[in-house]
Amino acid sequence: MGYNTITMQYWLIKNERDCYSIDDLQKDKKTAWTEVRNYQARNFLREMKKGDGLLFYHSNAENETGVVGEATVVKEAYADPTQFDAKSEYFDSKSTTDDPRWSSVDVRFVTKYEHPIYLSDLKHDPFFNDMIVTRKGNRLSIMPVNKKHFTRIQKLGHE
DNA sequence: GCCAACGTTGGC
DNA sequence: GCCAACGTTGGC
Repeated sequence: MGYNTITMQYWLIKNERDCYSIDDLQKDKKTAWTEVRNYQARNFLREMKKGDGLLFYHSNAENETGVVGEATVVKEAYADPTQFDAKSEYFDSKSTTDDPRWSSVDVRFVTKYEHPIYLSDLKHDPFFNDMIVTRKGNRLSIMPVNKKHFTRIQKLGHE
């Protein structure tokens, strides 16, 4: 994959495995990352640039919780359509089309790791100590990742 | 603007 | 299924 490693940013995007997994993304090739309803996560979504590297993380996956692959940003932030859909569970009556409260990006599948890096692996390796995802009680679903962490995880994933 | 109550996330 | 952590809501 032709990443532009000079300017790109790195992020971790979290999803419940049983809700939308890396296998689903591989099948779909591309998907709209919608339904984010947390302001901090939304702000990170809005900072994403086309071509940024995304670690795809499965939460609530029993002993398989962790980073399972990579995706990349193919469309930068736009208004999340689900906030205007009265039938959606994610409908937000206080959001207006003039000033949408929630954002989405489009992401494309890059790779599924041969060897997923589980949360327990990240917690046991001091190298990953300062990752946001290893912090106790962390509930953010979108978070920035350092290049050194991204690169190491990428390497471990393919080993 | 404080903070108690409540709801949700997510690891275990 | 439990529960700690934490975000959000709403009364004051």
